[in-house]
Amino acid sequence: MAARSYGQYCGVTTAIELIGERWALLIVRDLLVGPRRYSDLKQGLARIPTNILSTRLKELQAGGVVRRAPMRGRGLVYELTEYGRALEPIVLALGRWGFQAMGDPGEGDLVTPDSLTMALRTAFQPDAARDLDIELHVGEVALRVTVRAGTLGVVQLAPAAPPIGGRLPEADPEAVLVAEPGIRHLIGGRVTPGEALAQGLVHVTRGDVRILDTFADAFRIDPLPA
Amino acid sequence: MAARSYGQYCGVTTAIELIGERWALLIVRDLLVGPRRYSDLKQGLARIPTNILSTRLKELQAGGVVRRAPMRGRGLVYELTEYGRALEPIVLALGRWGFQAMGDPGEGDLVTPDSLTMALRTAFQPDAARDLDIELHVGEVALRVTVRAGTLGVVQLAPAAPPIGGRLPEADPEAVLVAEPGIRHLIGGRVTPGEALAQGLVHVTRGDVRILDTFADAFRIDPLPA
DNA sequence: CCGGATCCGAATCGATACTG
DNA sequence: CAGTATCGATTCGGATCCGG
Repeated sequence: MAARSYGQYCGVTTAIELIGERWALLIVRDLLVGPRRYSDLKQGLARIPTNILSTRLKELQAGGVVRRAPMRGRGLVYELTEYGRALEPIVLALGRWGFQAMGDPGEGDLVTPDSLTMALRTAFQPDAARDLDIELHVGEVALRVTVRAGTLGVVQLAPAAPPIGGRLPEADPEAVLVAEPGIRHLIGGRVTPGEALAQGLVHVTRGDVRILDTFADAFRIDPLPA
Repeated sequence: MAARSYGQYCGVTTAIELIGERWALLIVRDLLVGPRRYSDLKQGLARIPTNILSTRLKELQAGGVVRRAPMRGRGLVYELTEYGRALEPIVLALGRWGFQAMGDPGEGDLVTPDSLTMALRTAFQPDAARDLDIELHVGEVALRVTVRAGTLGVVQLAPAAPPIGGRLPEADPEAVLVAEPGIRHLIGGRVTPGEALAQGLVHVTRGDVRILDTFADAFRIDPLPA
């Protein structure tokens, strides 16, 4: 038995031995958005030591979670295997669960394009969402967020948009939203769209402010709904 | 910012900082079965160092996941808070995901009453399950497993049954099943009940062998159904 | 026996530098 | 761009010890 094994024969234990090491699930989170190069991952996980990223990618490959693939043109990307993609509902559920415990950001805490993309997926309510096409800014990150027929689309605009991630809509967005960290109180249903505006948690810098109602219906994490 | 923080403002990151440390989620797994004393946890997680158990319990309390409570009579138990119990669907989903990657047990790998109880919950199919009342043995572990009206009940018989866990049915079980690790191929749908019997993956030491059909319908983990 | 605390060697992680 | 090498700082694991 490996020295660092948990020594149990159990599905949960097996899962944790595959994706429980430090940073591993954040790598999976970013790869759920799309294939990424080594340097994309390194940038998206700003504080990961490069040797740890290297080690984790090897472990995730050995575990059948991640695969190396040649990128069209040249270079190579890491992408999730089918088995790795099966983690999506788990990562989304963990994001919802963790959302409940989020306070204000610590100094130095970053929001990255991939983490914000996954946060939107985490909160997305396919049944309640009406059509929507906005530009969303959080700190330096800018995303084009669309909802069409209950399907969420996210395209990363800045910074350093990777070539992968879908195609931009032709038309201009309906509105441009600039969100502060306090936006989580709107997602969490603890303030109304009107209150969020009044408290400066979010600004609508272009378009009709009533877009916030549509936004709040589409993205929602209610307290403890399993 | 804490030195060991991931430095990101994101729900997944927050979740991992709460329950991502080594052993933490296995403590949660065992507490999902019921409140446990310090020594129960130490026995159920045989290879955990006592200082790590102590440290994790403090961290989980600080994170609002676990709470200390006085035990009826005297002594004390650890139990999940409401927030901690909200991890149940996540732990079950992780167990299903990890199940797909389970091979044969390494030497020294243990099956504990709590891990087997959670494994049964992981695989339980409420919609397909017909009524059932059996005794299930895996190694040293013995459980009384009942299904009544689509609801799963598990009572731990051995070894060292804790006082918590529900009440034994009055009558004798319909059958006694003795399972080997290969039982996972039955749960995984890779062999039929008849094949499982023929290959010695499971033995019916009392009662009608046809109980295995009922068992196989009630406990099932299909490959990659998200 | 219960519920830990303490100590110490081994392994891992984090930060930085360096290379094909 | 995609990592490897190195090394000090932390954490983990195993054992022992202690107060009730």
